Amino acid sequence: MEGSSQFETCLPSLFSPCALPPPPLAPLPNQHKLLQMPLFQEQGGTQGVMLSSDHHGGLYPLLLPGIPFCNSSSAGAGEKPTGFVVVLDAGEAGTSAAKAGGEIASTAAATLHGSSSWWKGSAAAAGEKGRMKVRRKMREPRFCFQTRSDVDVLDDGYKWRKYGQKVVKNSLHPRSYYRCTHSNCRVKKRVERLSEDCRMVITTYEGRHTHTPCSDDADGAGDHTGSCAFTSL
DNA sequence: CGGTTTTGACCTGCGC
DNA sequence: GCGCAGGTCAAAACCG
Repeated sequence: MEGSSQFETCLPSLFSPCALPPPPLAPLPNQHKLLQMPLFQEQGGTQGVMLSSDHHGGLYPLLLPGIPFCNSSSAGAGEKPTGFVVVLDAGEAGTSAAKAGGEIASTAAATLHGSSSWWKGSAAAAGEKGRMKVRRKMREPRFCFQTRSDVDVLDDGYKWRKYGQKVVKNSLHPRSYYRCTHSNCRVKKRVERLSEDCRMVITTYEGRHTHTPCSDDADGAGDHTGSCAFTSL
């Protein structure tokens, strides 16, 4: 897979600021931030290594049993999502990444570095409809991952509603913007395809779900925030 | 008829 | 200060 290798090549440059410290093996307190999560897709299963960081720059490798999504249509067709996951802290992890170079990097970095205004929607959604009057750099967890899929929207158990689509520079394919349809849940995700390989889908999640995937339509789900990998962010 | 998607306009941040 | 690019809004269209 050329796309995956390309992306992997970009990882060190993407995360050079946070990849330097030796990773102390330690349990992961809730307040620790997730910085990166290369995902290694083996045949028949998804497993990833999540590196988490505390506020002092230490990295904490974690083993993920799996990523809570699957491709509803392609999975049924026997095609599994392949690629890797990049988990970003909502801080300045993407700052240097945008300058890292490389097309994949630029794509991912654009996704990540799009953070220049990623918080706008949250601020606007939190406030009145008044065109983002209040601007505050609210920091929300986000991560992106690349998968090989024929469909844009991966079935991650949540229900998404598309609210925008934009043609981005240096990309042949438009970027789609989705929002979680659950009330009081402002999680967003962006979906775009690689220009080099239209089957490679880059999905970026922003925010934290306030509900469980299966209780998406059950409003009284409450906050079982520890029940899935997304909410664990 | 209600929910979702489409799409053009608008707004903001950033780079030059 | 200006232009560009990205992100969001909102009305209209579409669909089940």
